[in-house]
Amino acid sequence: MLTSRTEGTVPIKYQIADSIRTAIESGELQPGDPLPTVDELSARWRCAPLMAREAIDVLKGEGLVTGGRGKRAVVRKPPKRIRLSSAVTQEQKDLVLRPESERRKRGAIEITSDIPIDDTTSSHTYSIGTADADLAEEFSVPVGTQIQRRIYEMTEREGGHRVAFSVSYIPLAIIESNPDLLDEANEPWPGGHQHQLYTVGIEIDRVVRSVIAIQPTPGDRQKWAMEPGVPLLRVRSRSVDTIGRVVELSDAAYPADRTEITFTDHLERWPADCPKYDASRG
Amino acid sequence: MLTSRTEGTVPIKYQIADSIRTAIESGELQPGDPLPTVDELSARWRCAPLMAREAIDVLKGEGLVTGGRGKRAVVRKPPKRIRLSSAVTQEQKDLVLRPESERRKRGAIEITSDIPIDDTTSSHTYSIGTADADLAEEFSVPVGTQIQRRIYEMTEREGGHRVAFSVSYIPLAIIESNPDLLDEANEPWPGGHQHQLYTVGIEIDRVVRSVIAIQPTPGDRQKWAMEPGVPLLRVRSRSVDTIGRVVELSDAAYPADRTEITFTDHLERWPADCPKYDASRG
DNA sequence: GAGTGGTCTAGACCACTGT
DNA sequence: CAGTGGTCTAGACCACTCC
Repeated sequence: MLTSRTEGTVPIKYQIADSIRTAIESGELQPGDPLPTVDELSARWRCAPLMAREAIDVLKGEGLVTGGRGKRAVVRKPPKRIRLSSAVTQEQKDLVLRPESERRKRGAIEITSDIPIDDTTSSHTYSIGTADADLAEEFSVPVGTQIQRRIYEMTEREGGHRVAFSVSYIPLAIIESNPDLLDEANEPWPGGHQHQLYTVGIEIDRVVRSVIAIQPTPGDRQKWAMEPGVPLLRVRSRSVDTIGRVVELSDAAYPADRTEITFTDHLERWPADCPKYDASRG
Repeated sequence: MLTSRTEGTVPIKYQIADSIRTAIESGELQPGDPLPTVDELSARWRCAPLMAREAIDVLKGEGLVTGGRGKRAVVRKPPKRIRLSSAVTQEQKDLVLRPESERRKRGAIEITSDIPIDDTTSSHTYSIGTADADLAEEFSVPVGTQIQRRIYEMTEREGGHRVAFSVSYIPLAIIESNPDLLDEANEPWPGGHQHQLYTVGIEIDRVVRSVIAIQPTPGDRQKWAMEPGVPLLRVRSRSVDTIGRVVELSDAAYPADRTEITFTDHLERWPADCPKYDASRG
């Protein structure tokens, strides 16, 4: 027998979830506050405990609430996002023409993070593979073309969770004229890929980036120690040289609750003799 | 009594979800294919139907599977993302100095979408409000300062779901010298905000954008007709004038399964007399 | 109307947290 | 240890789709 629900239209789990969400949004429940227990909710709404639990599950899926076994569910603190700026690319380019001592001071990949650098471990993996359909299209080369791949991963020393990750590709044909670039012993290369390309006479004219957001796979979530309900930002950067070739491509990922990515578009200035606005002419 | 589970470590719902996910990733289950029914799964895994359903719920939360009441759950087709390019800002700037007839041809906000323009409705809402803490900080003005607000929304004619949405702000003090800009009858202004600002003698030097991804609220999901497991991309754009003031700010949102945002960073060229690489010196 | 998924109950047992 | 959340069963009824 069903209980004496007067209204059967909106499932009770969503009614419960909505009421808690409203309490959070109105500030009645502050970040860090514990939610009512499953038993309290099921008593208050006169439903089975399972339905109260599912209501809390809904909120966890929305990223509003965290909790674990045995611990009370609590309102999640609004995420602090670290600003990543695309301006570092220009800084890296400026660095290319500086002496090696200066280049060595900077890491291969510029990631600012909350975690002190001493508490992290970085790994660089170098390998040579072949272009799949995706890479072949990006580089305008045939499928199967040889491509250098570098994987960069930074993890917390304690817990081993990722704090940074990227994969970078350069077609072998572009850099094989400098044998030093093919020797794994030289990894990580000081000055990054812009300096690598400089050694074979290539200057980067622009970087084209595309940003998407996806739901992480369970594997992703585990590697990054991400909570449910947090998307993953994926950024693909293509370095284009002065003759318009894509000479390097990198894929990076960032947990969306810790990251804000900023881009600046500089616009061309109007000519000095540009007309002033005349209201009568529009 | 519990069934004869030999392994109790991984909850059965995740075991079921993992096995289906593997089948999807390996191509054994193709996009559009129906999943096994709840009854089939519960029989195969010797568990209660509820657990099989929860396994499918997990996959829906990950955005891998769609389904509805009475319909079989099916593997979701990989999303087609529309590329939005930040280059339209330069195009809009170029348009500012063109005659009004030309400016009228272009919409106030450039959004390319799959949906034919005849099947959509656009609404422009104009109002004057005051700066909250967030806007006050962005514009470097006191809280409470008067600010013009324009809300742009594009919806499908059938179904009424959002296809595009943005809110744009301009401090009143910046534009009050041109009374035409304060008259709602002139909305939407042909040529967009860059032309509006041009009429009061302001030229935009650059646009600074920040991108974050969030999990949509149920309200968002309903307005955009988004499926569970799809994040929302939020882009805040700040138009900065030639003397470094933020003169306009806009917040836009895009469902992440339909959107890829591209940005281009043009780098400064090295001087013509820049040194060539010398391997012996590094 | 048969098939199927969505909601719901009323329990049970297990795992973890904190006192 | 009690409290709490997480998993799970074995049913029931309802809503929707497709034939």
